[in-house]
Amino acid sequence: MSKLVTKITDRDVDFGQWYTDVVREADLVSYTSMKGSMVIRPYGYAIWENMQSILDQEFKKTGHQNVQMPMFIPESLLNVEKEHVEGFAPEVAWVTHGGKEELEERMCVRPTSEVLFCDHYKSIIKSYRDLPKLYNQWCTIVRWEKTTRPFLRSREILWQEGHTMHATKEEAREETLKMLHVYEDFQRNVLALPVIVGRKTEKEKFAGAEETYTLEAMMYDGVALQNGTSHFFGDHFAKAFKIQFLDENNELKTPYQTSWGVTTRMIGAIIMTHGDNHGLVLPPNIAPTKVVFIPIGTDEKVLNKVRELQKELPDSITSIIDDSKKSPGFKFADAEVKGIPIRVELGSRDLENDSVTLVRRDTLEKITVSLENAVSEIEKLLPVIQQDMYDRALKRRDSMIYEAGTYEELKESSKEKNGFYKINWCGDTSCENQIKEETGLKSRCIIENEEARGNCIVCGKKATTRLYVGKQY
RNA sequence: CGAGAAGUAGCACAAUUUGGUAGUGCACUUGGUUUGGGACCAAGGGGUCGCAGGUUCGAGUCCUGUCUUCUCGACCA
Repeated sequence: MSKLVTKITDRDVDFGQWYTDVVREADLVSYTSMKGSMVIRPYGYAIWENMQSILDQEFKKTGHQNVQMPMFIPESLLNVEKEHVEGFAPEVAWVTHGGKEELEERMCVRPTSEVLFCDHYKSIIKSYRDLPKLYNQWCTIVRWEKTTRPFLRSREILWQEGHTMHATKEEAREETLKMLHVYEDFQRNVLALPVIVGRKTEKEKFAGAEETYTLEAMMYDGVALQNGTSHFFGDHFAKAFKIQFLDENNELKTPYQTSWGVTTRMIGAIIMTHGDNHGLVLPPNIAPTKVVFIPIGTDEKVLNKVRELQKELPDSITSIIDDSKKSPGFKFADAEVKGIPIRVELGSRDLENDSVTLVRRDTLEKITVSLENAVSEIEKLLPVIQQDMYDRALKRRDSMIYEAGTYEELKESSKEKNGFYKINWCGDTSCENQIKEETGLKSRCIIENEEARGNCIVCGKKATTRLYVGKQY
């Protein structure tokens, strides 16, 4: 031993560089020559596949069906709903040629698929018996972002978008919140992310939506990451697209619509919430590999025992044996940078003592257990790691939520420390804009379970709303 | 998109000031010895210096443009 090779920048020194280093060293993505387009490598994609399969089951359980829509949107179709076009026009990519021929009508690459779904729903919804329509698609979309970062903001985005149509407003509202809570449960219980869930302000809501709900996660550095949204559209799009159905009384009605989506940005959230200076730390419930066995030395007896232990693990606990020709120290470091929740070290010394060493990735704590109990200890330890990771993230987040009683306080404090600030607000967009301009803080979401008392910290008028504000990625 | 910085092997860098056609460490390959925190010895392979133009007898080095990355801002479900 041992020069400590420091390939990862200290996260308290330069958090941005730390993030880039972890993404690279953990083999999650690779840059390409195209700005904002990344290769998601097998280890990164395996995390996404786990997210996909868990969420997909939840979508199906709640009655949704998967479909696949076209990736191109003719300009005239995009233009049908006015607010929507205005919101997305600055960031769409256009296709103007087919081969050498210039197209009569240019097409954009979908930045989101509301209009495609509406166009389709128009042709299949005729009767109340056709409702609700509960569709979802897994696909990529394109948004021409100016600043890009792996997972957090890319031009090509891998995601899931649900689009539903309902006979009544109440039912559509219920759907919006139902899916919001599917996301919330997933992010809390599987990703160990203590997200704040709430409604966006008028200024921040989705282009064309009546209400937008968001999941706001706080990263290690106190900066917010919007980690999923669920929208209630009312009947704006349906009216614009002239979607109508006959109800039980033979009356012509307009249906109500929702959409909701999450992206691979969730991988970025995991990295920036749980990662440390050794690299990635994955919550057991999402880790592609939950346990790595590292045999020490070349003794056949050791290797056989390791294989035996692996066989005893239930299938649900995915594991690998690292029997490569690297030194043990290298393997330890590698398992750490990849964030594998439990490392099992076994050498002839352990074998003599009838013991084995378990190492928790989240705390790096070494635990010696008897060989006999190894498997049951691993089974017990995984949920403990999962819970501890959530608790630590929650504690850190709560320690960075502040109350700003006055505007001066908000300005001063936010200069010094990142985090979420709770404020009293009159509800006017102009005050929201002023905060953004003068402090760089944007509204995260409305705090729905707290009552506003006193006055708006900006204009001094009577406050109507409690609001989280903070910097965002 | 604006301001700043940077692009030399898979990664991190040196050589740029004073132009003379590339070097180090890690990684990689082969053989051997090793194995409880990123092993050691030996022999190898890999780059024409982000890309395009210009100046020059000669450009990694100087000039212009352009692309990409990072930081800050603007923009951004």
